[in-house]
Amino acid sequence: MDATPAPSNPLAGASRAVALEVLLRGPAPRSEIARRLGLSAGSLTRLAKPLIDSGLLVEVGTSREARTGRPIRPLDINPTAHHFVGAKVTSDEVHVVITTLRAEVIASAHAALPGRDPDSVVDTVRTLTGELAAGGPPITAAGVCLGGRVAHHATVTAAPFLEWFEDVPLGRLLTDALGFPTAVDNDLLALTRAEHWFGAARGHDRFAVVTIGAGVGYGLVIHDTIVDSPDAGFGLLGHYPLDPLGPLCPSGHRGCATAMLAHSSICAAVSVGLRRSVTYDECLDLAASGDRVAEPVITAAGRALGRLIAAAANFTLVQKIVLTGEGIRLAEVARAAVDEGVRADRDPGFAPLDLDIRPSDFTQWARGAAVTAIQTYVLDDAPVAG
Amino acid sequence: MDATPAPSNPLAGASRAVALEVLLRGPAPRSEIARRLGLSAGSLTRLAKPLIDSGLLVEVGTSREARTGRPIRPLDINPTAHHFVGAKVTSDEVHVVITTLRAEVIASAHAALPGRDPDSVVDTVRTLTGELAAGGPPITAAGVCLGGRVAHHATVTAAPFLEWFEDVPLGRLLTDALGFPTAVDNDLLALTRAEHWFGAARGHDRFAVVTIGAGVGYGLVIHDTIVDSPDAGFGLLGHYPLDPLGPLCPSGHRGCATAMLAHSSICAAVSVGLRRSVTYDECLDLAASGDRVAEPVITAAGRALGRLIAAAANFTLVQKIVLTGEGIRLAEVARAAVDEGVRADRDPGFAPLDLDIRPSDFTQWARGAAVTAIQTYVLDDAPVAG
DNA sequence: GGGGTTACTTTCAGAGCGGAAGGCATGTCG
DNA sequence: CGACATGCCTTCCGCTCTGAAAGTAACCCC
Repeated sequence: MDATPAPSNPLAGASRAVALEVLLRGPAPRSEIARRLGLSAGSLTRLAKPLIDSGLLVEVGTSREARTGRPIRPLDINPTAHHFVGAKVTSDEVHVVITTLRAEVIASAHAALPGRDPDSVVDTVRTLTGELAAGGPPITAAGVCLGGRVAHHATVTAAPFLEWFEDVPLGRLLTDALGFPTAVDNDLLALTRAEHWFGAARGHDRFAVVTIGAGVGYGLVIHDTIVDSPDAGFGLLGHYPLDPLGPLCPSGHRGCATAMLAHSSICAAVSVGLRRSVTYDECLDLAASGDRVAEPVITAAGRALGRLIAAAANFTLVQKIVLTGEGIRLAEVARAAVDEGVRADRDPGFAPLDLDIRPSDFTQWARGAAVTAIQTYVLDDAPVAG
Repeated sequence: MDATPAPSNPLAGASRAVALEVLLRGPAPRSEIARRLGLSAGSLTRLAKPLIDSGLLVEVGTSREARTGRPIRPLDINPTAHHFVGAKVTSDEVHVVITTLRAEVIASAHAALPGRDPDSVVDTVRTLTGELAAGGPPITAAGVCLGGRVAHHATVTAAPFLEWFEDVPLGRLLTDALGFPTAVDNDLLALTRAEHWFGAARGHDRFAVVTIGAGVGYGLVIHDTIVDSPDAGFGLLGHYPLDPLGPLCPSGHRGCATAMLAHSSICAAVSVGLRRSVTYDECLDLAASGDRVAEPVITAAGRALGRLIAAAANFTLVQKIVLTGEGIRLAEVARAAVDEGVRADRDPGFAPLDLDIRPSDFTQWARGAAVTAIQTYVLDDAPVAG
């Protein structure tokens, strides 16, 4: 009846469309929402009523744009109507965040993983979630992401970095352990979902995400829907050839994306030249200051990244690419080389590429997992479209 | 009232869905169609009635599959309910076909282009269409495709091979000249549409088309919808780098797709080696018989093609690629090299690639244009989805 | 030729929609 | 300061489309 966010969960049909429109495109007056969805004003009143009653939508302060007539009463999502847990599992740590319905992070924590077995993962996620959620608002659903293959948002079918080579029903295990529905997702798909709904690519129906860090990651959204497949988010571009004269990667590919861009590759190349061990950030600092060893390595990496981006844009016809990941500083330090690489492989007659460079940390990955949970909750079925 | 294919054109909503389902997925009993579309049997009876009355759908002979119960009466499209014109314009010729609603070619013709100005194109298309359509069934709509940029299926914004560098309202000109609605499309998009609805990729919701011939062409369907953009079908892959040690293309790119795969590049490479001018087919014949000059050229081309295919699959996550174009014999002669190129750039852990090699001639391109017309007619709005 | 089985059709009530008319909260002007 | 204009939203009503259920049709088998 009042503020209680009643479990009016089975959002369906037009009601869901209204909620999604407001969630994804921000507050808007009823008339505007009706226009966008192709509905009449009367229908919108009817549809919005129960959503407002349930606490999911709220009327926000009247806008003073029109100077005459009855003032508009924009509708907005009440982002605190629901809260979600997101978790990113790496080979040795778990990062957990609590977010609102708009994927705003309101709390985060992380802890070392005591082991790589499923029980260790489940226990660590449960402990961190318990600490963060204690005393706070109730949690509606959770999402967990990791670098591996995931089937049906439930079963991890391969996660080499955890040495999981057989099916692990992580979704079921976590749903049981946490007490609310938990979706599992590939980490790159989760991050791509977050950029799609609430991040740099908000409002775009076609874009790619490229991440650099320990490896090179890739996610794709076409026609407002993420492109999923058994191979999605699982190293499709890792050995993409970029420089025929480049160094070798551990698998023996010369000048592949991993050999040119992975943290370990860059550190190794600079360390060998300097005859001492250097960190990734040192490599970038040295390159920025014009070091004779680091600078060409970073420039070559930047150029390779640019060529990778150009190839992605050429093959997928996207005009926007979101560039992120822990190693993203490379794109800033070597921005000129990145642009040169793009120019080398992208015909100047084509539409210009919108390159969006975003900082990243593990919180972003955990937030991505929360967005998987949000999508699963809002769309009810498999999280797919936007 | 009876066989007259009444202009019940404004197919909308569920009616359109029924017609599309039958058109694209062949004859099926009402119950099966209802199940696929998520409709009740009652609704299907109601929806099918007017479609049958208008002559668009027909009941085909009962199938004797079930041995008990009332026999099923499958519904099928009446492919001759409508006829379409498709035309492909090259730099010196126009190819025209007449097709049924299922894009079956029932007549074709071609003629030289007397000039490259818009009037020459319009006149030639009109003359050929008049000859083919005379005395035959009435034409519902036409489609014209060419290698260039096309906006809104109406205006050619760039067609370098015709030396058109300013907007040409070809759609309007042809609609006026022919007397029925005419859609204009990029040739690669048109061919991709044909493969999507009525060709090798029928039933697939994600695939790429790669053509080899005078150049290298590319089309993409994701989520059952063709990927369109101002750059689509317009040489996005033409200068994609494939072999760092390859020959130069006319634009100065070493080992790019054009340099490795275009007819002129292959003929030039073999001709230079043999000290005499050879045709494309001669090159392939020589290579097949183990010629010392032609064989390595063709093998390198095949390998480059394989690498191009692998890259397309990696970036777009498609599992099916349709390979066609006038130069397709290359893929047959050098099939082993193509497969080797795919293996080189495609991780064996990924889903296997379904490579579909299809013969091609100019009739296929004209048929593609007819499919653009069919899609425009059936979908009413911009031809987009399937 | 009657019973069994399955495919399709008819009937009917309910859900959801758009359009029209009215209510409401403001700004504006006499 | 009150009537009016304006534009947003709500209420109401009839229409259309739908699924569920009951009814009919067409075949096979015995």
